[in-house]
Amino acid sequence: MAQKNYWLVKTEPGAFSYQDLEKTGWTHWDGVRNHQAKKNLSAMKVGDLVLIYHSVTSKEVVGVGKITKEAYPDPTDETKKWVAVRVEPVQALKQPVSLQMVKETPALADIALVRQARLSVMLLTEAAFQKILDLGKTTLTAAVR
DNA sequence: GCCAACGTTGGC
DNA sequence: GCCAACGTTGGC
Repeated sequence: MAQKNYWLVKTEPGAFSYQDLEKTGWTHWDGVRNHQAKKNLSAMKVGDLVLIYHSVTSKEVVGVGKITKEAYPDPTDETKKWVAVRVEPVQALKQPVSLQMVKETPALADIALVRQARLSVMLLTEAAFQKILDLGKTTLTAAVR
């Protein structure tokens, strides 16, 4: 397989949580209305891994998902300008990684989650992705890695 | 094309 | 509930 990319996406758990994703099995990752976030969505490839972050109420990374369909028109967007991707759950983190932990970790202090608080879809380096898994005491199975 | 006003997001 | 950051809108 081609080189994977690693992403982090935000969701408000009151609207749609990682647990909801596990229940439904997959979702359109839609509703993104920001050009930089759209650019990131458009760059996602099938097999890329995404960390799922709960904003507002819990402020922690809670799970890992994978992209199963690349960017297509956002079904919630009547103007057809915006895109969505299909995401399926991979596994929940054994221990959620709080925003505070991310900020207190030197290797992560510079990621977009911290630097650019309002961006909802961002690229992570493989090292940053792995570091968050480590903090979450989580190892991915070889099949998804 | 600049920039003030305003709206939204999201941390605190 | 407040406010900083930042994107968008609209007057000039």
